[in-house]
Amino acid sequence: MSRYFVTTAISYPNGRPHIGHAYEVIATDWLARFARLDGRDTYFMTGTDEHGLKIAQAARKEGVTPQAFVDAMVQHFVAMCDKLNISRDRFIRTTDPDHKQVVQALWKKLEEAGDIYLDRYEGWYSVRDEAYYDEEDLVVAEDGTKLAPTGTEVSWTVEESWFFRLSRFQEPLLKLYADQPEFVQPSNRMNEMRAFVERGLKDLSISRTSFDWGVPVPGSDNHVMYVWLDALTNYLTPSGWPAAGWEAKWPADLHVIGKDVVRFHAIYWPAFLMSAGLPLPGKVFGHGFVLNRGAKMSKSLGNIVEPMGLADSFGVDQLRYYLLRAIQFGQDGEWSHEAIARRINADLANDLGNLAQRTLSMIAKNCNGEVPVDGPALPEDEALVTQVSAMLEEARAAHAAVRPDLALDAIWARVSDVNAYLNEMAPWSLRKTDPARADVVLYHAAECIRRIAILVQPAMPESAARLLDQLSVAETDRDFAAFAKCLKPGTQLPGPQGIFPRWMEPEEDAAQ
RNA sequence: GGCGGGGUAGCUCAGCUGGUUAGAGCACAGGAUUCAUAACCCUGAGGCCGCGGGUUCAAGUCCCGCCCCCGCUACCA
Repeated sequence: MSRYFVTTAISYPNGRPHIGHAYEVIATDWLARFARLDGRDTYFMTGTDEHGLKIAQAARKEGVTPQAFVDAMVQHFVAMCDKLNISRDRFIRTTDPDHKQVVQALWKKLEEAGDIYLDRYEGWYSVRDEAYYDEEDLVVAEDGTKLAPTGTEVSWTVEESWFFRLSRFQEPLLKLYADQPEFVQPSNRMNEMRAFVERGLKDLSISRTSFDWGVPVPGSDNHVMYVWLDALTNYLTPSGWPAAGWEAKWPADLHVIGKDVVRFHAIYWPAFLMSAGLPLPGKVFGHGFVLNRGAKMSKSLGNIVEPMGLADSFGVDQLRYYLLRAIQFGQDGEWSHEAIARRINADLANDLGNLAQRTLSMIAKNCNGEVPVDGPALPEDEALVTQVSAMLEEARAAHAAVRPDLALDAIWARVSDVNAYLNEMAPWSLRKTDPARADVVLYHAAECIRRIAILVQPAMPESAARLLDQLSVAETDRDFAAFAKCLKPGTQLPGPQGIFPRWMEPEEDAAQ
């Protein structure tokens, strides 16, 4: 059985989750659910990156310990996953004990490989911010002192730091990109990474002594590991490496990440793994951002979109569907109230919802509420089934390409086909002239809806399950292996119930 | 500044190595219909294909110049 290990980036919980977090985890959930339904041995991980200066500072501001701070904040991320029906196999936290062990083991391995050495890190440091700043970001005050962008004073500081010999990996990385041009997707990101590496790589400072909220460096107690070495290693943690049997859960097939962290995943992470002699992940996919009416979300603009409330007002599946369908995966996309409302009505209520409703209610009224009798199929019936069947391979191709939007495009094209088929066949008229033929038409429509519902599951698990319930499809016949396993005539159906209600603005609702 | 991508219907986008009247979805208008969630189905309107030159029998598609937008350009993640 082919394995599919997919991850999201781990979120930095210095604030509550916003729609960007929801987007990434929903898209990755789609990938994981799809793989599971396709019979693959799937492992899906998401989680939180809990160390580092910003967490320590945020905790201090609230007067709590960093651990207490993250324990509280992580709740919101877990709650979001629960709310959004995220089928993760593990929610990893970088404060988990097994993670710390793996990171320290990896450190030792890099050290053994001769890729870690002690040196000094120099830069403009702000004691107040506990952070280094680039020369070009500094502003000079009237009295000539240099200030950080935050307005605090900086001074040239030299700090002892461990370094990773990233420079050694320039050629190996370029070879990786040449051998596996799809290692980084979309391709424009690959080009950016290649250009970055071609410019030359400097060694990477991978420890800090200026704060202590992190994983201690083995044998160097005053150092904590620098964020990215700690964070990236989360992907390796569930394998239990270097303990025996780690090969069962490493390497990952796919890291789904935001476009802002592509460099860390496409350059640093493979370099660390190469140094340790470990296999590399199959692919890194950098998705775009969800923009609020075209504007980037930020705390200062006060336009951050919060996912939990959206799931409450529009529905979890509706929110999932919108994010997966309306945004081309890999590009930036737009969020707006109007846009999701349009999608809900056009795609879910009018197209799929209405298709199911009209078909199932005709069956309920005219076929004793049973799957109608199939009969001799006309070319039109066969053409429809052929079209609808092709959808599975189209969806698989979209999954392989990490494009949930394309999979849904393909599925909805079929929804439209089935609606057109019904209009053309007009079973409501046939009922009066040729009832047996009307049954055959309804049978084919219902069968197509079953197939569509099976493929809709990764995007909208709850709604698809309700639809399959209404078709009396057994729980065990809902994976892709059952795709071609047709409805049995005579099966009792529970009777139609609307699955995708139209979206009405609350004030309209109240007025009626 | 350097490197890369892009500017096509109101909106989001397809248009591969140049070749019949430039396409899709949504939104809009009309028609048909009434099985269905005022839905579905059909038809239509809507486009100096960023601007200006050039190559060619023929350019959204190639070449040159210009304008505008976006991404990357290492230690906050």
